[in-house]
Amino acid sequence: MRGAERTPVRGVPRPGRIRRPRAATPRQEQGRAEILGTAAEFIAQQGFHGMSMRALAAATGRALASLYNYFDSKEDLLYALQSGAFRALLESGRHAIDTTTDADARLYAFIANHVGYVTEHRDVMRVLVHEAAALRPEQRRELRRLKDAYFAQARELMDALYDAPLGERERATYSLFGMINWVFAWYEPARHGSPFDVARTIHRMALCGLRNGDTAGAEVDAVERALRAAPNPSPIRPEVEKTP
Amino acid sequence: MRGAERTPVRGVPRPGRIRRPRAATPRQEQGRAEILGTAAEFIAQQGFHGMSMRALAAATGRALASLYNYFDSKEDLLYALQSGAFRALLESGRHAIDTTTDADARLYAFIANHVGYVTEHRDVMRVLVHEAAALRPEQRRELRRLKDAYFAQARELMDALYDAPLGERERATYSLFGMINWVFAWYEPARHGSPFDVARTIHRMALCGLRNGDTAGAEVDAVERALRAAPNPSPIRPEVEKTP
DNA sequence: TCGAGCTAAACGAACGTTCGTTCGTACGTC
DNA sequence: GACGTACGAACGAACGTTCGTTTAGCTCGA
Repeated sequence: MRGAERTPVRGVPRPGRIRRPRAATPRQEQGRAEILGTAAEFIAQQGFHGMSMRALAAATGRALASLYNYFDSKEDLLYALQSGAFRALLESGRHAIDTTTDADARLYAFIANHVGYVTEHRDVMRVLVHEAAALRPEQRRELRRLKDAYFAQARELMDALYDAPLGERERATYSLFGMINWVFAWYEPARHGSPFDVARTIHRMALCGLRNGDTAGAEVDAVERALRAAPNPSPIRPEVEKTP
Repeated sequence: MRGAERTPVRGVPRPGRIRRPRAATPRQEQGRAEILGTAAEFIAQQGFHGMSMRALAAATGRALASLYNYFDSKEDLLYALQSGAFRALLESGRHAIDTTTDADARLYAFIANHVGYVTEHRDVMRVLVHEAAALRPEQRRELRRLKDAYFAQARELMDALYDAPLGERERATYSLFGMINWVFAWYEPARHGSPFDVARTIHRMALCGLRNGDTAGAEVDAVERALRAAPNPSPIRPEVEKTP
């Protein structure tokens, strides 16, 4: 018996309890949105477990206990944040795609919409990437559902463009997501052009992923052989000097 | 005065104190490596603040206090993990690049090395992406230094290949990092081919990012105008139904 | 125009638990 | 005897959550 106690919850909520119906008045909704926005900043910086309800309450000008008028629990708050963001992405993506029928342009619309979202709501994007393992299974299932639906959008667009082998298309689509998601980690408007410039670069690279591989030459094959022969030498490699 | 107290540390170490010289015997080094490996799993799943020293001790078969024979603090442990991983990446990348002189093949070597590292040390990669804001400024500075050095490797390789405008090359290089970093989020050996297959796909897409944009047609321009006119409709969008 | 009655929201205080860290000590190996 | 490592116990702080009560904003009959 080690590692032990799954879900070592701290505050010990009372066991059986009927919770607030949450009538969703405009007041409620505005309060929830404000709290969620601030929570996104905290979680983006310190991670979910690094954000304390006390700090969140202070930052939103409320007392600690007041937060529980808006969300049942810290976990509930995270779920609301993530599912709301995915729903927004999904819906705006769907809308963007519908602005044209040209296959190339539809892919561009999807990319530009996503990049726009990332640049406008950077903190939220950081939270989405963190892949909350702190949620209950049903909540995680719902998030997975949303994520899959969003991924399916992209895959359909990619599939409509070329008929490369399945594996190749999948790798290219995942790589496309890598590019558009990673934008949150580096993009600065003053240095890297407009979000549309970013979208155009990514669009071009994504299209290339669908062409059957023809660029690989003999040198590339040689490199692969060399790397296969001598795999990564060190797993973590001890640090050399310590910070004082 | 709100938001208040930066760094609300919990354990309050004694203020001035000379710490262990840490002679780095083989015994020590092995213990540190084992603890770091387990810590990577925990942090990857629950985040840095979500991992407790007690759980880490239990998982490595040690008593809680024993961990402090290997690391000065939890923070020190995170720093050792991150800096060690970056150093390993940097070194293996340098080695991989040196296996050839062909510009194309050198880029491929860099990509394949990174993808190989990600697939072999997935948990460590998750930790690196989490971008530890929990560290002290000097530690963060050192990590930034390592990260920049690694990025510079890639940029040199990209610059050697084409002479697209600076902005375009930068966006393409960052997007390349998006692709190779994101691998940790989706790659499954049984479904997505070998790491080298992944590397080849990404290599091809990266090369395309360096070609001056010529694919953009009138339809793409029209889409951009449409998106500019009607920006993202909703920031977070409230969830519709609740999980029971 | 009023004020009684209701409800949602805010609040301070406290709960029990878990946190990171340190202490003093005991066990082994040179 | 000295040193490196292991350990149980304890410290104070911070955690998420709940409680009972007070406040603010509304409806509605008089």
